[in-house]
Amino acid sequence: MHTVKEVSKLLDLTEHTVRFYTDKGLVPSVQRDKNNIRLFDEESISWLIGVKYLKQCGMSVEDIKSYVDLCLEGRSTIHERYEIIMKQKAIALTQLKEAKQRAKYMEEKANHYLDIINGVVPDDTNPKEWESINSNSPQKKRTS
Amino acid sequence: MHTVKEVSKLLDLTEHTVRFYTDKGLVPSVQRDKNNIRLFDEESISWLIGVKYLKQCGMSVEDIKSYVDLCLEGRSTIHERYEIIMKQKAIALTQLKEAKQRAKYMEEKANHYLDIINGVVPDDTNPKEWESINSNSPQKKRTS
DNA sequence: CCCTTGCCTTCGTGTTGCTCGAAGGTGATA
DNA sequence: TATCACCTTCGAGCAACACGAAGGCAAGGG
Repeated sequence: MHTVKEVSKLLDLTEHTVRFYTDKGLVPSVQRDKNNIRLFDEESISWLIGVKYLKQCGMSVEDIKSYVDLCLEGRSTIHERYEIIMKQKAIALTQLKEAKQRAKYMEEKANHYLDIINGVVPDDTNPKEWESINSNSPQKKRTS
Repeated sequence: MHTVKEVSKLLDLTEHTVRFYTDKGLVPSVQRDKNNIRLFDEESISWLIGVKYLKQCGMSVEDIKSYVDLCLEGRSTIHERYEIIMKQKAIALTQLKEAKQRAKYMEEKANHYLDIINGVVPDDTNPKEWESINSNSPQKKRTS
């Protein structure tokens, strides 16, 4: 059995957030002891992990709550739940692509700065800051 | 030259968000025409792409503003900017890992549901919903 | 010439999801 | 007994949009 503090560390959430989620009913298996303290067992932690991932997919707390309720209703809602997860899966894959782009962008940017620092790039005092970095817009030659 | 609507489509941001960012000074190169309409050239779009990525790394609008201002100050701030980007790069890499985990989780979940739907998994009416899915917590054998 | 369409503008309020701090209870240790 | 180190609830505050109202400008059609 684990306390709020423990699971917050384990899942890298703030204690506030963990309480917030449990209070909203997103972790149905969480119990209280005689002193009214939230106690998380392994199942609760599993729920919380799922909630965290769904949240990261961009689902609202309200929608996650609906999904959790569907889970609690049992087998009869299995198709509905499948559709939801398939949707979130698609979103997760899109996010994965974006994350790759983002990481690539930051790396190129860092390398660009490093080149300037090391004097590899000729003195570029007038800062066309964002030039020659992104692949999305056609490059424009500087006249100077 | 592009309007708010055009760049919002191009970068997959809402028009509200594009206006919000420009009004906050995150896109310094954006101009207005005689009718006070925001006009984005290629440079503005490049800025906006950078802003978008920094935002996705979790930087606050305020911090991005500070960074943009550093950019505008020119070469003298290059080391400071380099540090910032290195930090965001590290964050981006962490996000990439998380995105992979998330995508994997959703895929396993979807497959699990599919197994249930197809009757591959023996009738599991009592829903230990989150079991045998996540790799983070030690598995507990069901007694039933 | 006017009117509709469709874009743009500003402004001000609403929403979500935390985030923080206050105020206080419990229980083990010095 | 007192001081930790936890836990609790509650309520206010905040960032980053999201949205809608109200209105301006320009082009095209009747």
